[in-house]
Amino acid sequence: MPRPGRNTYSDQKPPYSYISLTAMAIQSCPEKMLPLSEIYKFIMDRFPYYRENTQRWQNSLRHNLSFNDCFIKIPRRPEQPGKGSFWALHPNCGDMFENGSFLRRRKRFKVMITSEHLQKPSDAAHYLQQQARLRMTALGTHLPQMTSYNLSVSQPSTFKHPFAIENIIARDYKMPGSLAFSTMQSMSTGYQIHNQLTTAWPHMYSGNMIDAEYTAYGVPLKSLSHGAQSLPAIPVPIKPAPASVASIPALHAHLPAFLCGSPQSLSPTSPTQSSPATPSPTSLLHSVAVHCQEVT
DNA sequence: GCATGTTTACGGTTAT
DNA sequence: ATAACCGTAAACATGC
Repeated sequence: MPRPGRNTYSDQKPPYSYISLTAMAIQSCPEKMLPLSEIYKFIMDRFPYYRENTQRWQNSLRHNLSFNDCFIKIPRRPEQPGKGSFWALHPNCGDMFENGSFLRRRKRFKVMITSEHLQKPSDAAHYLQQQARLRMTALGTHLPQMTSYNLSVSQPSTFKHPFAIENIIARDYKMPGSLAFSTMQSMSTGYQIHNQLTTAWPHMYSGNMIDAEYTAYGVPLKSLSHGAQSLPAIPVPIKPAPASVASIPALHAHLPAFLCGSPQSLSPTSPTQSSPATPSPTSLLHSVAVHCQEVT
């Protein structure tokens, strides 16, 4: 449960486990894979609590990355210079948080021997890297340097993964006249989200003060507890059919639906910008492609 | 030296 | 009550 006590929310520990936080970070970027440093950055940008005691929580986070099968280490390729490997979510770990709790998973994800594919982390890593390359190829660019993360803010499908960043913060971007992170200090915006938070965590959000940082997390609680949680977090089958890996190009069919972020409005430090609730796939792809060119 | 990554250990919390 | 999960600390290895 969230830790009550502090007067302000901004320095309060977020109600998410390290696994959740890491999953959020990974889900937030189009490639669905991030280096450790970017995971750190994502968390610190959004959760002021983690701007302190970095040694402590980062050690814990690294421990989680190594210890939990739901995270896969993906080696860098020669065209991807940088320190450390990329980290991705295992394709089969989509329903870890089926009960909607971000504090405690329903069960620990373990790589099952029963699956024909993606048994070994190396298999999944290869598979995921292929996916990332395909995504970038479809966008007319190559794998990014991970200088910034993007958020997929909407998609034609109604599915939103429980701890996908779409669910954590997307509602802010979907609001008419929605505000970007830098202006999430807005009390009017925060008020609506605050009401939801007080419903879920009354002991935590019962004060009059509305935390500007926390409002940015705007968790759509209904989707957390009643959504299609059993669906995959990423556009791949949870249990791929034998042919699925071989037919990876079929993922192109998912791209317009999935890579639909407006990255410029999603950077925590970017200026205020609203994004259309239902942008066309074409415009979405274009915006992503433009962004990818900017970061490369 | 530092960042990254792995592993073990232990105590607290939560679900069953 | 107990197992499972979580957070933390720490030791150690590796690569730059």
